[in-house]
Amino acid sequence: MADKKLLLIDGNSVAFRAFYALYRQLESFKSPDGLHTNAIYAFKNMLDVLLKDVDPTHVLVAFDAGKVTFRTKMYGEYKGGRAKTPEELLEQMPYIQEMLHDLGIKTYELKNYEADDIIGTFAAKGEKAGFTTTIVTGDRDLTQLASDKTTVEVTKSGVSQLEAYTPEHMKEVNGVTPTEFIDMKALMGDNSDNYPGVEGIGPKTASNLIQEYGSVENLYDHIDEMKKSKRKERLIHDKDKAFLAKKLATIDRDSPVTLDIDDVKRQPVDYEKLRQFYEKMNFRKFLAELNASGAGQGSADVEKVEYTVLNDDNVKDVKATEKDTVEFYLEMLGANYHLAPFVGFSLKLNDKIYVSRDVELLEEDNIKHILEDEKIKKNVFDLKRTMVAAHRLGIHTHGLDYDMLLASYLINNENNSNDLGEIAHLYGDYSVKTDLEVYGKGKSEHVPDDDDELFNHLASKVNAIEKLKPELLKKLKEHEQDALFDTIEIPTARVLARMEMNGMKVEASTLLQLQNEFAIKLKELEDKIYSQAGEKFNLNSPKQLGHILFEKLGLPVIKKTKTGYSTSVEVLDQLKTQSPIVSEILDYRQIAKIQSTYVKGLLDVIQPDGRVHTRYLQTLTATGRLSSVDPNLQNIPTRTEEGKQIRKAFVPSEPDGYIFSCDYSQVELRVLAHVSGDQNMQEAFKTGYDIHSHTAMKIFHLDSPDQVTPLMRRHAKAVNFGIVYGISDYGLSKNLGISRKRAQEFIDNYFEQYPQIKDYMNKAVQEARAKGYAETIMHRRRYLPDIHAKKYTVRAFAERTAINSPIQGSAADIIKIAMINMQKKLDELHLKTKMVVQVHDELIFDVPKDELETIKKIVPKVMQSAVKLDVPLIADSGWGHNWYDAK
DNA sequence: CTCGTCACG
DNA sequence: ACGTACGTGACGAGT
Repeated sequence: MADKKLLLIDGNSVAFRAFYALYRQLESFKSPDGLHTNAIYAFKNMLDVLLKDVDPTHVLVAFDAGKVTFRTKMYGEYKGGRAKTPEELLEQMPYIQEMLHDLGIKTYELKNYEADDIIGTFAAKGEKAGFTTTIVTGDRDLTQLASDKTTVEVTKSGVSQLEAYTPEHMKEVNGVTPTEFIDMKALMGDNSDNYPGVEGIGPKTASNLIQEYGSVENLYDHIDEMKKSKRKERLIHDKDKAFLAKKLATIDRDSPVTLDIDDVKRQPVDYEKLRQFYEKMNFRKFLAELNASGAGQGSADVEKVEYTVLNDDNVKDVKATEKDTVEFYLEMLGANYHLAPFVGFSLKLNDKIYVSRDVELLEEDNIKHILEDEKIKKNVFDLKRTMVAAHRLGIHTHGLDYDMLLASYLINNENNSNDLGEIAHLYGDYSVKTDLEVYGKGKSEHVPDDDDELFNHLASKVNAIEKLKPELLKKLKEHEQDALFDTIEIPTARVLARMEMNGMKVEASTLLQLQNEFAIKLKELEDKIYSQAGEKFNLNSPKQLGHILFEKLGLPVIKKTKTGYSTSVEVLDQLKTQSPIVSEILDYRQIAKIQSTYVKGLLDVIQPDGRVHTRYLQTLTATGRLSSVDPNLQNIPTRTEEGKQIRKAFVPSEPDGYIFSCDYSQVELRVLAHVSGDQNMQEAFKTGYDIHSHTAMKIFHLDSPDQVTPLMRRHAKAVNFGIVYGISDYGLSKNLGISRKRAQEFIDNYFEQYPQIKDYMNKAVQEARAKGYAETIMHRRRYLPDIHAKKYTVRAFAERTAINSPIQGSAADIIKIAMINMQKKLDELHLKTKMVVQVHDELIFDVPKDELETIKKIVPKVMQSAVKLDVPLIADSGWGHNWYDAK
């Protein structure tokens, strides 16, 4: 006999929270009939969690019956002035009730009473009958019901997090017992329910008074003994209000409900009706869960997967031939696969799944052979992660030629999840859970002790990789992305894995020396700034800095942020002339940034091998670029001299070796010249002009490059950049500090001189409107649903994106091809040189001394011939004994 | 965990 | 009359 457990839910308040938890998806959650369904969906999700955690025998969801209650009769203003419940939520309420009914859960409302009173009454009934009770609500009022038998769970930040109010927790939060909480409210009133208490008494004072006197009644019995004070006067003056507030705050625990506790016992689920309901609402996820559970068998557990647990004895039996295809998944806990602890693995072969926690089994000859033999093809999820992790076990993987993560990223990169479960769900496969569900997150992230739970998860992963492969490949084909997948992304993943594993050597001694130098400079600047400000403050706090500059020193406010004064470079630059403190703050900021992010930051991530091993995120950006984390090697300073010093710490692995750098010249503008077919711009590139000077000549109507002044070139350069970003007169004027009118003139002249660029921009927007996405030269897609938005700002943003994405994305395609060809060349020539870093349009190499001459010849050649465009691709090289000197 | 800020292409 | 440049990641402060 199960324990008697009662779950009481405040239906209105939880529905309200559910509605706002998915408010941003309001318009995407719609039934075929046009009904909003976000609150229904989120309510069900939350209910599932509760049913699982609480595992109740009895459940009741209470609703408010209407506006008029005994409280409004007592006090007309009760809950007055509240914002109306949105229509989009109201329309969902009956359906939530319908769903609960299908789920075998009782709902109840009672005329003249609030849901709170129904819950209070049932909680009392439950305590009497020996139930353990859990109350769920979004409203703190109900916490007065907490007792040793009754816990009140209050939703916080959305609906996923609950704060459990036990009497102990209540004491911690409010300093009083649950019953005393009513008295506290009597004194302080309740703003959200719109009734006052005693004027001038807030939560702190109320709590202290009740802790001293125990109750409102007792307080007023002893009010004469209180020494004369403003507070005493107010207490006496508002006595009636306090007693009224107490009545309003008290939940009726004996309301005339017509149900008994046995009436709220959980009933069997009506699967047929529930299925119809989910279909009506278009809840694919819940439908799939119904199907997976075999609908009607009672339990809603995720499908059981058959698997064999491998150990030292049976591991030898696993055999594969060249005809076999294998699914393989290697699990680690945490994102950083260079260091993350191993959890286990799963391997699917000939319809059998093998699992184990013991990753050393992978090093057994027969398994190792399967993973290393090029001819035995492996399907994985996250090729790069798998390859790097296997390498830690001494396994040199080959034949990994399908990656579910990469495929799903190419098909649609709107969702940038890296979770196998989440991605499977996108394709309607709910047989695999998310890592979040199995491992948790943050502090409570852990591997389940239960073997079956873990092995089921790992087994369901290889299953999903196999099951969804045909569908994903079909989609790639439909998108004309098979070549992008097979000849660019998969090979790029392999190249990146090698770059990451190799890492780049960073000299801690150089950084430590810089740290000392910067610390001295920072101290000097700090002292100067404090003396001018007349006080010490935290220079790193924009809030405190804003206070000093704009209130204490009275400098003019140029720009505000959501939270206060803006103190950005843009603002401070304009204030430089007003006070010498401003320039010093700018200097401080610049050095502090370098010190914290680069000097300290890099020192923290140098591994015992003296190198940093970044991770390139290949499935993150909207455009197809890579990003780099832990550490980010794509934003090492280069623009200021102090910042550049950081690059001196990046050195070749051999003391007399070289860092070799090669970057594309104007790759994005060349792509633009190519895709637009603009004759004038193509001509400029073909002739080998400096493109910015050429543009200056054109837009300023000059006859010869000699007439171009540095200022003109700077302006022209900004226009060129602006074009790539989807220009506006405003943006350009702000960037150059010129008038909007002047900026517009530049733009007009530009389009006059490069007419096909303008055609391209129009065409890019039109195409995105027609197809719903923008595309690169290699068919990489970016979906742009906002291109049809009603709001000008939202739509305009999508339009600029439609212009920029094919340019930025095609440039990303090009350098990926160059990297693949480059790695191939290094291998073919058996060079020891390593490719170590990619920064969007440049590649960095770690070169042994005797290979420098070869590298100088081949790297630019390979980069320049990566693709054939209508304009030449040019790459410039530099080298030196560290990254700083490789310019 | 979000914001402001600033490093890069 | 609107309100804007494109793509990223890391830090310290402050809630």
